[in-house]
Amino acid sequence: MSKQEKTEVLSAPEQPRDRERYEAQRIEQKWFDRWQEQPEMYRAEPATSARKKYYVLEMLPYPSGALHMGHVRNYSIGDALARFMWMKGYNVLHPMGWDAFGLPAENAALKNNTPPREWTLNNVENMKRQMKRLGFSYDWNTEVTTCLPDYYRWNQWFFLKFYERGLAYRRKSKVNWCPECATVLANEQVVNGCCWRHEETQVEQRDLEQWFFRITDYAEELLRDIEKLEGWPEKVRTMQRNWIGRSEGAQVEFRVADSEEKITVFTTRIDTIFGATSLQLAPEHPAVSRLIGNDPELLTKLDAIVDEQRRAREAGTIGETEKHGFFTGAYAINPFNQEKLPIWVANYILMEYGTGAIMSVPAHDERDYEFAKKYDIEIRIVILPRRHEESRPEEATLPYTAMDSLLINSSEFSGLGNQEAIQKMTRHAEEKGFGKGTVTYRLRDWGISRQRYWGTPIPMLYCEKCGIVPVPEKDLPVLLPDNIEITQQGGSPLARVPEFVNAKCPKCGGKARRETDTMDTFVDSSWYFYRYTNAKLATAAIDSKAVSYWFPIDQYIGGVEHAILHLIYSRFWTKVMRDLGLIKNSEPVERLFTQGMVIKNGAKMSKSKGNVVSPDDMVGRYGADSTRVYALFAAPPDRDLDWQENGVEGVSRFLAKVHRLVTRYAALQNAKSAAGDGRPSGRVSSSVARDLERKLHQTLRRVSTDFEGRWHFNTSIAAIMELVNAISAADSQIVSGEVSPQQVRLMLRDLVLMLAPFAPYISSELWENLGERSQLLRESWPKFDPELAREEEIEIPIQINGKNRSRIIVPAGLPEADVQARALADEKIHALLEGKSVVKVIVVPDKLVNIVAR
RNA sequence: GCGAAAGUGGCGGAAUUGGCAGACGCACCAGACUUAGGAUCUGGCGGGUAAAACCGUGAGGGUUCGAGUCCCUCCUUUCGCACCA
Repeated sequence: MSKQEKTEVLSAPEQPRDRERYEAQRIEQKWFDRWQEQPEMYRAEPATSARKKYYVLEMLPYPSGALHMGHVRNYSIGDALARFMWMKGYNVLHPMGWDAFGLPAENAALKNNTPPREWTLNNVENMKRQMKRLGFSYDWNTEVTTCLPDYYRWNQWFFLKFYERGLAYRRKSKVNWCPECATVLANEQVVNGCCWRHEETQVEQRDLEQWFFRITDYAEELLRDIEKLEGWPEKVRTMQRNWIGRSEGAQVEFRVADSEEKITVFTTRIDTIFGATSLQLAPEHPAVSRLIGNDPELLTKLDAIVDEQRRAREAGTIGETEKHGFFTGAYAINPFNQEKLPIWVANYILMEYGTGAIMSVPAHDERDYEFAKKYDIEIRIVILPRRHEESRPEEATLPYTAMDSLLINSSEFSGLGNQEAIQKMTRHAEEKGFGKGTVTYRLRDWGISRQRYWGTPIPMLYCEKCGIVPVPEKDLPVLLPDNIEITQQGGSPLARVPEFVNAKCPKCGGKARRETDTMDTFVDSSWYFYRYTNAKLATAAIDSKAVSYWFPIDQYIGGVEHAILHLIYSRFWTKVMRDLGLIKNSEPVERLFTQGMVIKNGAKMSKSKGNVVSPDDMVGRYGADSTRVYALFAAPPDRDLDWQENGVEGVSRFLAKVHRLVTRYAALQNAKSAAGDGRPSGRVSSSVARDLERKLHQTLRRVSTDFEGRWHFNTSIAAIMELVNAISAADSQIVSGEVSPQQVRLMLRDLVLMLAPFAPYISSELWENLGERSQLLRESWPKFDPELAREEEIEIPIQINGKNRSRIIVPAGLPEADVQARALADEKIHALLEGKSVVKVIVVPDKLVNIVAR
């Protein structure tokens, strides 16, 4: 049976013209149906495979209801890469899952009276349908849904392991509380001091008992290992460094005069301690109340500062408020010189950083300077620039903070360079027992308790006799009850389910109360990518063997908004898993890529702006291929992308052109081979044929190097468009047979192969039209031949004094001297140089000639 | 305030190392084919000119035979951090 006959069996009685028409919906539906019948198609080989592995991962979405364009862009990048790596012969793991716990499900439940579970799983179904329709090559056998017990039970298991190691602990802490929602809010859900859902409602700070993970134990390693993350964007590495915020310094203990009280300050500049002229405490510092006693005036002032700080913190304006404070009436003794320093309370001191107390050195710290100026506190200069004879700091140059300076007025330390002084003075403090060198981090322990329903129950019990008791491993999972009424009442919803709350103590058998808080959803996403490697494993959280084959993740792709939280938690979790002996790697992700946002009319897509473009709409109108190709073509993937619908239309026209060409020439060839005509000569003969061959190999080169290097898929696609334009321009030579049918065929094959990572539907269709029956995904990526890609003749400009004056055509690689001779011999140039003297001729081989003349 | 990235036609963007600025696409204009066109094909398309010259990559300086690209000063936009002691 000839190929032509086959085609006709498949697509019934069509006219040739019709067959060339690109019907995206029909083609996509056809392949969609076929792919549905092959669920194993995107399945990776098992971890025992000898093939080189490649793990490409896109950040799993929250099942909010429907995909948005940001998702489509993210997954189009990942899918192009996954398909490319498959074609390069790698064993590719390309999974997808759902970050399915979280507050929106509860809000939706309130609004529509749908249980969170049902709402979430419906959304999952819909979004999975969208992903499949878009043709993303996910292996759905490894799907992970975090709200299902077979996943979250391992969150609970990890929690127990953390608890055993002292990495999970409970303490009282401040939380954001929305009185309207009657729940705790995450920091991200507080917008300008108000609840994100109730924009009029001020968020309150409440003290609650909370569970924490001791991420600060890993602060040092998390910081150090950032150096190893060479495949991460520098921006993300910097953000993580700042977030951890390591600073080296010393703690110094000050006695309070006429009291038992001692106040420890943290400073990075112990070298300036002789310049300290007061102590400043955070308003919430525990010593404050003891120092001011019940002086009503001071108490009022204190309350005002506490209040002000809280509001500034909520509004995000902390740092902008004018500095002020009050004198407590008490004095502290500087342990270095026994001087009495007044103790103040100041609004610019934060309880959560360092020790919540500082020594104030107005001469050498901007903030202290501002404060001292306001309250007329003494300003004492104790360091000077090294060449201080010439530049003794005047009042106007204060505060003077340079690290390269000399100490003065500092007793026996005077004359030391300040680096040396820091060391000596720290040692002095240690020897005398009133201080020590120490390191402080900005990073706080990770508070994971949420007073919400839709999350992983924390597997802990409170026994009247035994206190805090972990749920035994064998009793996991602690199931989230289904039959719960979501209301706006206060407290954890689970606390209102007696069957859940009331339990037996596993230690003494007595009455116990279950923990009713659930875990932060960032717990779910901290380790999900390990689960993908053996998602159905029932006996353990992860399959260590599979993990050691697949990890680290070769390429992780997602939005930059996760640069800190998700990615730092994931790194932390990995290190803990390593210390638990579960895995060998210390970092989860080898290379990270952060794609730009999708915007429309210059603004981020949002419902309130009314500029949302729905993927379903795009797919319905132009097809998945056009939507995907446009998402990659409109901008380089790391930059923001401005969505323009007629751009999608342009891409669709391009695909239609490809479809027309390939289908037409495939039919032509079939006709020729049926007629025994057009047997290839094997050699490319005509110049048009040679030009096409060169263009093909240049295109292959550009697309291949873009995949391996810069990921500028916009230029890859532009290159393919150029190739298609070139083929189309050679139409008459192709039809006439001047370009051999064999060459045309090979060229079309390569064209389709190059398009395959970007536009899987049309590529599969055209592959079939070319008479191929193999699975496109497993075809090997075409190699380019540098010899064939080489230009033979190059047109180069000739400049006189940097201005283009003529052009000549020279053979590629012509020696400089010959190029120069030809340039000078050029008629136009010759005429223009009349009466001038040539000073110098610069020849850039294969690029240009510049004649410097006077 | 600190840090990072970016600024190129009417628009999205190209120019990987200092070497023809504006690839590719959109929009627009003219034409061809057509009963029809939101299909397809051909040509044009930074400003300027009859054509040239000339001008042109946020602004101003500099280095160089040559600068979108390197250096200095400044402006604008976006993002991140922000009383971190």
